[in-house]
Amino acid sequence: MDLPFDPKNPAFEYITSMETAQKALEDLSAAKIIAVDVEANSLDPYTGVLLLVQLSTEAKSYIFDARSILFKDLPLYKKIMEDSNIIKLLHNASFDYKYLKLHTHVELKNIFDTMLAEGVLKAGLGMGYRLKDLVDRRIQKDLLNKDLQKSFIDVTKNTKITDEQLKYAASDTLILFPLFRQQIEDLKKENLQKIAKLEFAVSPVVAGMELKGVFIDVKKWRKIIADLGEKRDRLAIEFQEAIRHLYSFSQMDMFGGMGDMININSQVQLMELFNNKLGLNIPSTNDAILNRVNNPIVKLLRDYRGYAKLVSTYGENLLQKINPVTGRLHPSFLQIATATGRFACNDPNVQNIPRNSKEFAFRECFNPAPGYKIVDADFSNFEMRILADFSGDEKMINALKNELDIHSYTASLMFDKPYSNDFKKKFPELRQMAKPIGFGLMYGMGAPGLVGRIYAETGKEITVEESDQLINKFFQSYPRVKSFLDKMAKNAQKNGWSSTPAGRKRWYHLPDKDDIDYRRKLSSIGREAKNHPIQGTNADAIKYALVFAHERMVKDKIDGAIILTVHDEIACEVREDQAQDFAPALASEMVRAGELFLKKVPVVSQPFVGDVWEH
DNA sequence: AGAGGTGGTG
DNA sequence: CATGCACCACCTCT
Repeated sequence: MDLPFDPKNPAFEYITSMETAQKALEDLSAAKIIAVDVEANSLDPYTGVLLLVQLSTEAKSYIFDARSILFKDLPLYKKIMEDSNIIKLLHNASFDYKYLKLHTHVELKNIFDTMLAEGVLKAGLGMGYRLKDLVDRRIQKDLLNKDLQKSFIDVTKNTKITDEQLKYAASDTLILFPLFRQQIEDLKKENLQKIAKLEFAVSPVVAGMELKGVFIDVKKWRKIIADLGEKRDRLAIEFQEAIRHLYSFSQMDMFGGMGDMININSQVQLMELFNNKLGLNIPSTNDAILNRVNNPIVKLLRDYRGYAKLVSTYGENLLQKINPVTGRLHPSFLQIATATGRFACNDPNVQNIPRNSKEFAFRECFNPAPGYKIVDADFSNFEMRILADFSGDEKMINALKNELDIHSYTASLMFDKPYSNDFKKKFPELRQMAKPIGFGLMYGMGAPGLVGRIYAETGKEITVEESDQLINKFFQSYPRVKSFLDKMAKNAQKNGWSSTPAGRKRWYHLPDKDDIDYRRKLSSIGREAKNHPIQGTNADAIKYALVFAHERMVKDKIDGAIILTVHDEIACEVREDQAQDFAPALASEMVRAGELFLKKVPVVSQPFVGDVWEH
């Protein structure tokens, strides 16, 4: 394909004086589309130095040396960056957005992000979305050389930028134009413009959320993990004591202390212990298996693991991620890491911090800054509402319309008992059975899976046949739910993709007919496709809600920021005196987002105000 | 370094 | 036929 530039010799101008900067900006202000990229010496905008800001037309890249250019003295710079009529073309815009906001005090407007675009175009296919991946796939293999990317780590305030580095910086923006033209066509062809626009609108909100970060009470956190660590250590010793007699040798250190018999964390050694020494005959050591084994050693291991998990995953490692400049955690919210459209999160992952319990309350350590409150809202039973709405099942819709307790109502239908407001009290065990069925079937669960779920939930051991009958009962109660889910599975198995009503698509690798795993892979696609419109619509709604909530904050002049999102939840930090008013506003913006997709079932969002995360 | 097992969340 | 969706972090083992 024809490239608009020679990658060995890209057209660029290196700008180090205010006079040439002004001239460059005048040239740029005539462009309809500007590619934007920055080079910095760190991934962290708080500790890093902004080195280069590349602003490019399709013909030429203007490379501003941010160490000598004072952007604040160039009003045209801010005007261009915040001009909604000029498209800003970026790859992974949220990274550049953060640097530009923090170091040059502009907020990019009208973003087209080639990384996000690729994400919506290739969801589910397991492809990389790095710039190099896109260029390799779409333009030419190995055209883009990213070796120089790391070279900027060593650049400081006074280091000279090499010609090679400038060529690299220029190429990174110039290459975005051909990618953009291809993706625009692909987005049209797949009818994904609307979802791409949504993702582009979410990107600055994510950048803002990542910049703001979240406060964590370190002392309180350390107290929790110290307590859990002690419990873990005691259980480890007890475990070794309990198995000592099974081992012929007894290790002793030089002071007479008893050594460990096995490495308690080694799955291989545990299997040897359980199957060869104890004759338990178990296929694996995961908790779903171990919880059915009545054995004191197994019990010790399960308890140990509970604490060991918490200490290792949520211990000191997490605190090390506190930013030295802000004193807060700044997790990354990954906008397109999942096949369904949901966010993922890392460094640290705050989407799997354990729920508060009597024994430990990690989420209570997430607090607002002094003078602020946490304002949080989440969708109630949202996925169940989506299922009811999309399937059109009358009984499920009416139950939700009438605000019945949905799991009690399901149990009343399945087990032929009258529904009442105190059903939960009168038939707790029936409700307990119905709950995992409702959730499980949304994910395409089968009878054997349900046996395990019911056991974990209720401690009741049922047969696969009984499980099968329960599933049938559920589907007889909600017949349209079954036909809806089956249709989703069938379509995906035929077409190789599924979509949410908002238009978000997910692709599947359809297996060849002669594939050894043909049936297994096809079943898997069926289950994924049953779940996709449900989980994906939840994701669509929360992404709209993030944009709406952010706009609302600006409109209502709220002193605050969005700090977290966890799938069906948005948490904000808001100045004390505004928190009570903003809480219902946040909930209503979430409802407005949800109502874009649910037409037959009400959307409910529950707001909370407090000094800790979680209510 | 990468795979596999395990387990935390929605 | 195989048998629950979506993730990320930590651990061991190769």
